[in-house]
Order: sequence, then structure tokens, then C-alpha cells
Amino acid sequence: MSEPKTAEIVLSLEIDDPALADRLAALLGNVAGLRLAAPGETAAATVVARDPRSMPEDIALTQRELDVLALMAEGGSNKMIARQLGISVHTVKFHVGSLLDKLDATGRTDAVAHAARRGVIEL
Amino acid sequence: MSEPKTAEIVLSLEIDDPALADRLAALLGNVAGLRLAAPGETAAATVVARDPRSMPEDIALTQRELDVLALMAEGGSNKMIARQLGISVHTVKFHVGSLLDKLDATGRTDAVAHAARRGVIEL
DNA sequence: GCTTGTCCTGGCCACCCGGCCAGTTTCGCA
DNA sequence: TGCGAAACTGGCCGGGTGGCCAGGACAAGC
Repeated sequence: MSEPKTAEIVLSLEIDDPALADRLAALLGNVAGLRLAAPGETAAATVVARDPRSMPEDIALTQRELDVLALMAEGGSNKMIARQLGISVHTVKFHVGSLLDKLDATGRTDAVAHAARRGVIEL
Repeated sequence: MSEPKTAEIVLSLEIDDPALADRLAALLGNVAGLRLAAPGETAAATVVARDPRSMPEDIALTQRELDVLALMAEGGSNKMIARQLGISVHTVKFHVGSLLDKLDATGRTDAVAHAARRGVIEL
């Protein structure tokens, strides 16, 4: 049957820019061994290009705020973060407050979610 | 100058599976109009395929738990979630407790982080 | 010198959170 | 018909959280 020993690789596209999406679809559609995924089909890999306009620039966080933010993302309480960084709980609460301001968040959970969305931290 | 009116599209690869990465690199390397990114180069789009072995299967969360989880990720408090879902705060706390158990988290922030890592929710 | 920014600390307090106990209803399945 | 799972509700309470007030140390830059 001469079955293809290496099946076609199914690719899906997640491109914000319509022009780029078109060009990529045209280019990739003609590659032997490749196939673009049908709607809803599970792809082996995905081509992604998120709109960079949605992240104007990194929010200006101080080093200490990044320290606290990272430990917050690990689920650490103020007390645990204080111990970890060798500072007082009050200071941790101070930095958390600054983070809530800068990240426009209503609480620590929201702050971590926003930071992750903007790529400030990696989950 | 005959500059190409459509410049080459630069693609980067982020593939966990080495075999798939090789096949894709070989296929995409020969496409006219496409070029694979050099290390460190900013690409117009990225081909991603995360290792599916890292998520054996979705953790068994009930529909209600997913509802609560989604609102938690938005930074909602128990009270706000209760209003949103039209249930009592006690019930929200009940579901949050189940989520902390199933997600092996120490608090709601940790739960959201874990859920995001495992792909249960999208930030 | 003076201001600005970052980092640090303290107290106070209303509120929220998570864990514990208890119970109800509804549903599907054996 | 009984039984478990899921969803829902209540009270109670210790500890955590976030907002507010106040202050000090220290380096960079005008």
C-alpha cells in the first residue's frame, strides 16, 4: 500500500494579523508533508503570532516587587514571603500593595493572573 | 534593487518532541518565503507543540468548580463569585475547598496558578 | 543642600479566607 | 429501593489580607 511512513503533520494557525495569517496559510498549504488543520481538528503543532500592540511595554516593577510577585505566584502567604526574603510581614504587605496598584489588580490572585497575562512572570 | 515586496516570514520553533521538531524544521526550511529564526532572533510567528505527556488528562473538575475557578482567576472574592453565580458564599467556599484539594494548592492564588500551568484554564 | 525613589518597619482595623462541624436536595446508577 | 456523587446552605473561628496612618535609611540626581 505504500503507506506514508511519516504521516502528514497537521498544523493549526493562531495569528492575530489577518495579512500574516493569509500569507502563512498560502505558504504552508503547498508544503508536501504538511496540512492545515480543519476547524476543531487537533493539530500536532500550532503557529502563533499574538498581536504585539496589546502589550505596550513591560510594567515598571522594582526588583523587590518582582521577588514578591514570584513568591506570590507560588502561593506563598505574606508571612512565608517575609521569611523567604528575610524581611518583615509589613514590608511584604507594602510591596504587595504596590503590586496591586501597578498591576491594576484587586487582590493577590488577580495580580498574579494579570502579571502572567502580560508576561511579567512565567507560570 | 528589486526588493522583495513581501519579505520572508521568520518563524521560530518551540517543539518539545525532538522528532517532530526535526521534521518541521526540514519541511519549513525549504519553503520559499519562509525562514527559520536564528537563535535570539525575533520571529513573526512561532510554531509551538507542547509535550502532551505533561498533562496526563484533565483533572476531574465538576462544571461548578470550573465556574468558580474561572471567576477566581478574574480576581473575584468569594462574595463576588457568589453574587455572580447566584449562590451563597458558603457554597462558593465549599467549591473553593474542593478546588484546593484537587489542584493540590495552598490557597486560591496557588490554585489559579496550578490550573493555568496545567491548562485547565486560560489566562 | 534638597528632592526623588526604593526599600524597609511599625500599629491599627475591618474584612476576607479557609477549615471545621453540621445539614438538605436532586440526580443517576446498581 | 437504596446508595453515592454533586450541589447547595448554615454557623463558628483562627488566622490571613489589604488599606490606612505614621516613620526612617540610603543612594542617585538636579
